[in-house]
Amino acid sequence: MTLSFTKMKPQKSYQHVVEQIQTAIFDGEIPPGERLPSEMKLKDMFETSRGTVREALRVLEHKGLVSIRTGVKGGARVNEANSEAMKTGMETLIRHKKVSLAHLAEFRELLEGHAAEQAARTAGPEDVGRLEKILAAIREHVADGPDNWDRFNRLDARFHQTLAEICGNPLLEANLNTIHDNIHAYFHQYLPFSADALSDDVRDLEIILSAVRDGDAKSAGEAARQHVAKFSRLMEASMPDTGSLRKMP
Amino acid sequence: MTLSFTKMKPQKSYQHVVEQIQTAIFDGEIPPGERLPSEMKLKDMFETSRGTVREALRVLEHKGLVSIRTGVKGGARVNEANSEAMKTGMETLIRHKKVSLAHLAEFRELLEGHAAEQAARTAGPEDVGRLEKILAAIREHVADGPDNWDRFNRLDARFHQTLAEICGNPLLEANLNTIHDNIHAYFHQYLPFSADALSDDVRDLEIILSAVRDGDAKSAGEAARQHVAKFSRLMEASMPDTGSLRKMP
DNA sequence: ACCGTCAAACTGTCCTACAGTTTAATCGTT
DNA sequence: AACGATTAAACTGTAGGACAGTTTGACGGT
Repeated sequence: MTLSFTKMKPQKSYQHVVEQIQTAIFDGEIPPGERLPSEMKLKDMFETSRGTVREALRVLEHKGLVSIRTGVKGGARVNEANSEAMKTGMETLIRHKKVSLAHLAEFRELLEGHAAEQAARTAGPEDVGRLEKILAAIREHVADGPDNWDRFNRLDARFHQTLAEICGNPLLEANLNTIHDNIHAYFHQYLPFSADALSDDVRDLEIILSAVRDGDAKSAGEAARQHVAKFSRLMEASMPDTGSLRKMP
Repeated sequence: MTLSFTKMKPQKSYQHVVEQIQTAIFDGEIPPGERLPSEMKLKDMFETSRGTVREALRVLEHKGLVSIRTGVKGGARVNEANSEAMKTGMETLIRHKKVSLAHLAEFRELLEGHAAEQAARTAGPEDVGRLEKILAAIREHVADGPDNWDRFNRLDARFHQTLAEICGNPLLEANLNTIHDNIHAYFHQYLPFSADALSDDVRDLEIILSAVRDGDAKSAGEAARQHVAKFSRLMEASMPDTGSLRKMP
């Protein structure tokens, strides 16, 4: 028999609390929307101090599992499953490792291309309908007088997000959302907001959509990759320096 | 002018502390390995209470930015940049969203394939040398009497990790590590540990490595994808039920 | 030179107190 | 009866103090 002991490190007691609550959430014992007991009650249930409970809640909050509100009906509420933790985790990585825009773009191109391919394979008519509706909204917004970066960006994000959803892989979806959120800030900062860019974007989306409609995975992937690459190049061109990303606004 | 006010939510004071310390770390004002001031000193510097400081430190610890030790030379030390936060973030996602092994595998195939392609394009002779050394170790270990799942797995992980490193994209690297760590537990649980599987693995790695050596990106990618797909299928075949992942050990 | 022992500098935990915030009930006024 | 203002209650947020537990290094005895 091969012994494989592992280093003994005393578990801090707030960790017990985190793990038990976390497990209860994962197992669905406390469904989304439901309130956890108040800090006082938790303190009694775990037979610990309020401070310890609060440290545990803080961690759960930062994992995106609960949100905490003050006031009489306040306290910790279980959140819907989301990719908050991954998002902030990637953000930390980006800022700490000084990930360059080129790296972000490379990764995005890979995922976005795959997503488009996969979507082309699996999209049903109702999926195509959803995409068409969003694209129509974008078109209308651009024609109307496209004075609003933010709204445009939200719509564009919706399109890409829906594409990811259609693939049916939550990991892919979460990663794309995460990448998008993190790249978004730089769009805002570095992408010149011109009518040209907007209509260019619309044209690209049209190409992708029609490939998805035709179930042509290869073209869809290719179009998506080119689309991403084009806008990344545009951004890089207007960046001041080395390409290392700086502080978020 | 279009006003775009955003919801006013009072910032909790521990957040100020988190942000200031975090920024100092990102900006390199406190280099890796360095100690932060003690809780008492921080409390005085931020003019707040020790509880508040502790909540902030807890968050920073969970973001993987510092590690905290007790004792006289203890306290919070700044960590090397790592992908800890992404890893736990993805783990949370997997367990909360009930991501299936098939989804994990699809994602892994995509990344691993891309990594191999990219590595084939950029690998220099010394990179190839590193891979060869690892592969030799694996071969030796398998021939020697491959009685040790853990060691084998560590070596296999090293190979894939090095491949990712060679690509030079920290995002890709972190994501692959993360995926690998999260899939690893299931390897252990579901992959039958047979001499056949081991030598099969070695053969696959040899194919990948020789494609990388030749700079043949297409073959390298293809080989990596097939390799991942094969082992994923093997695992799925021996899984008891729906394929939804269960609790980690 | 090799043990213990001990003090010092820390984090870990617990307690108490009170301020701030939100909800709902209650009361007073029209 | 309807509606606005006041207040009570149930919470979280912050502060401060106390003591236990852990690690390190220094001191002392053998």
